[in-house]
Amino acid sequence: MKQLEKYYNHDSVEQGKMEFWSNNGYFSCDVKSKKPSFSVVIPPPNVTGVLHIGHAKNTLTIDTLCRYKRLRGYDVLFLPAMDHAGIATQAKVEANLREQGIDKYQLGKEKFLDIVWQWKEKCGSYIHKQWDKIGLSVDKNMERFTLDEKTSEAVNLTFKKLYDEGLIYQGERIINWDPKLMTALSNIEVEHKDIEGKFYYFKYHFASHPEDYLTIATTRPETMFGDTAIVYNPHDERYKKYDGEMIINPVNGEKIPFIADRYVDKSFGTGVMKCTPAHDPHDFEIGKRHNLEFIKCMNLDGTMNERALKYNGLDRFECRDKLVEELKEQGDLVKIEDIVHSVGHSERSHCIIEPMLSKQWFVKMKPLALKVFKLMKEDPKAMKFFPSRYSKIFTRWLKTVDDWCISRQLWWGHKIPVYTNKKTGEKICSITLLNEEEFEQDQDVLDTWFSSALAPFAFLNWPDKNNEYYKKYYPNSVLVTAYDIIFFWVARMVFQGSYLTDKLPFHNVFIHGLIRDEFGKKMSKSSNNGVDPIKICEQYGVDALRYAMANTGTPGLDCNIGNKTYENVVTFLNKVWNASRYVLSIIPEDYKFAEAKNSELSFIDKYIYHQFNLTLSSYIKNMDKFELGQATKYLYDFVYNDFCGTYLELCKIDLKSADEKRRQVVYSVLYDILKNILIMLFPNCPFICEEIYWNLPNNKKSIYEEDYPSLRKGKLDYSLGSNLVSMIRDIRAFKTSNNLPISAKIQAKVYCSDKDFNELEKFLKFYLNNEEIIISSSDKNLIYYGSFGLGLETLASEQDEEVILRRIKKLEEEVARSEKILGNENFLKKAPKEKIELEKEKYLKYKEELEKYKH
RNA sequence: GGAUGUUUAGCUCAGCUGGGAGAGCAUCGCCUUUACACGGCGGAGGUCAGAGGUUCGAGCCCCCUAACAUCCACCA
Repeated sequence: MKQLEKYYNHDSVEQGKMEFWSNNGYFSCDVKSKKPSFSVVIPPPNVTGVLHIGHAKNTLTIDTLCRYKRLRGYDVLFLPAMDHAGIATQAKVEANLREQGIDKYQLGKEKFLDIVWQWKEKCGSYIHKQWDKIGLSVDKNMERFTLDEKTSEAVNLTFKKLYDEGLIYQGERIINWDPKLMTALSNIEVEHKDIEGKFYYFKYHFASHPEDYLTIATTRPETMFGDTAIVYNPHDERYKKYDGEMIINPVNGEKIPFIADRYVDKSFGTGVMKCTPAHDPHDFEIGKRHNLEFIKCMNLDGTMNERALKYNGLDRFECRDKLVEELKEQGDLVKIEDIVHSVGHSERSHCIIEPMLSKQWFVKMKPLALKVFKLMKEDPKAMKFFPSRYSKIFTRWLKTVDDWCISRQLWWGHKIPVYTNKKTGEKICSITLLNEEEFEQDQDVLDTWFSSALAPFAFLNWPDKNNEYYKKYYPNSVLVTAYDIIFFWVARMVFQGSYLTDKLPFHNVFIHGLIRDEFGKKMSKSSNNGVDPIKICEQYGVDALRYAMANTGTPGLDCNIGNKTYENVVTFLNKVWNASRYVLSIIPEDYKFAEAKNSELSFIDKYIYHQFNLTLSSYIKNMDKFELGQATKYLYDFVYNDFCGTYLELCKIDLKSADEKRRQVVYSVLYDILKNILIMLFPNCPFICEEIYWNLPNNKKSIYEEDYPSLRKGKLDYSLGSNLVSMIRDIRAFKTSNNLPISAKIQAKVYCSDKDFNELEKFLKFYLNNEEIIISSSDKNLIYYGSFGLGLETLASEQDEEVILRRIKKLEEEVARSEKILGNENFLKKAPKEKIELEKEKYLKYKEELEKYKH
């Protein structure tokens, strides 16, 4: 008899397990193995700090899938990686330096990058610790970093291929400029937020007859220093007469032309707008159409430049206020309106984006998107989304995607592999470094997502397409990620993958939601409701965290998790622990499992095996479609209700009077079911399961060595078992409704076959707490369970008629319901045959039971 | 402006080919029973957002409406 501690203690259970599994190679992929493969690349966390609860949700979902697949006999590659996260990391390190009073420009690029690498090492090793803490079964030998040598090669090669094929170009465009981080951003790095702003109306006087003026509205008066035209709609009769006149810009007295362009909306504002081609994408297009001058009036840090005259050097928003004041004094301010309008903010620095003319590198997206559509059309099942609706969201985005601005004015990242010949000015794209004397490399780096988009194959040693890892593990089996990153990452992996490898990069895309707090509030620094997964581990244990993360919520939807969730899981784990403790206490210490034949099983054994079969098939069905929560719910119910609530309790009674032969059968069922529960629960809660497993007599080295459970074969007649379960419930309810203690002695009469009586006798005696059971004739005062009739009365009082009446009423309702359905001709005509049969069966069953109450 | 989701018990949510409304927590009552008081047992609690339609049959399918949420686009 083995002894477990009385309570599940997560600290001692977790001790040393990760090391054990890892040292025994359970986390390693085996590229030579003939087993089917299952491969996942971790969504690489940024090397910016500690992992948060969202990472935990994501990685633990993956880990649960990986552990499940290993048990199911797959060769699993769970590839760990980290992302250099250009903007985020550089911003973080800069902020750290600023705190110490150090400016990055004083340091210089090289020294600054040294510091970033040190930061990366520190941060990376902390992430490793966290991965280990939450039990991620990643294959450490396969770990990659987006800035490592091999990935950098892949990045350069990708750039060159796109460049050579004309899919990358450099051009002057209006881009999203982040004045705080001083870099360009791509469109999706800009968040549009509705904010309260003002609409300023100014007078623009005509040069030739200054007493007349046009009223023009703007939300950004400071850009007036960059105005190079005033525009109206060519069909607007109100303004046609002024066409070609010169207008005086009230901020600097410059004369600018009055021109017509189709872009202007006659009905908006005054129907006349100012045109600032260097600070607005639409104005830029107008400027190109009319050959206007492109005048920037701001510096890269968001201050005004010399064009703004006396405001030179002033912050753009300060300039706005002062300029409005000046124009008001000048008499050119007509009015100010309050409006709510949408303004672009930097996703990283949260400051307001300045649209600005700038020379940047772009990827042409159309041809890449077309390639993706081609592959998806060729084989619509090649890449499946779970839930499927995300497929639509994904393709719609791909259809409307703009060219991708990939250059960033940062130091930390992959340098753009384009060189300018110092003498000739000729541009060359080169994978290898060119000598510095002759060539100057482009100073910008690539958008972080340019490299992470290569993850599914570059991390498998692409571009070497013949290497065994790429051949075996690409395309990846599944990509697991939250929906907030579909456009940033998923879409880009898909088009880079399609373009470079001719394949969609994964077979399945599993999208999960975000974690919110227990009140459904988004977690954020400002509301201070963030949760550190490590703290949860310390408080509730890793298994509780894992279980909560992988199982709570529905795929694709956000879920709320609070302490209650973890407490609930701990309760369940304690249940598993104690049930196991009990089983181990009754099975002999040297027990050797020998499967009992179906013919040896008693009706309660058949019942539990039947329930087990239902559970296993539902579990597998749901796991295989990424319904982890649904799958585990079946397992939870089985463990809690069927195994602990029913079977163990019945076993206690059974074993009291069991002979040696029967004992052996019970041991075998207990051992078998418990072991199967541990294996099935293992992907969710590996620590506690392995710990209990190690305490099973004659176990193997690890659960990983076990075969996955299979359905118990043969006919399992469970009806008597399920009838007994109903009887027990009714006996208990009877006691409650009669205000009797659970230990009350109940008198009962039964009407049944001898065989059923022999089987049920000891259980009934136990729950009735009465050694005498009266055999009765068929009697309307009995409650029937199938053909088994049971009548209850306390020794002190009369038979409770109400219980019987309630039962009769229920049966009558059932019969009436069946009669109604079966009396419906259309039902008989149109419903499927099985449904009709099922209904008929029920009808007969209830009818028969009801008859018994009428003698 | 466009799209997608959500609306089921007091709370948080399941409900997976259309065929008898479920869980956890909270609540009420009983029980220290030899695996577990981190427990057991039992009870109460729901016009499945509203309206219409399809169907023999709708929480589930279709249409409309409302509220909330998210994403995309955006007129100066």
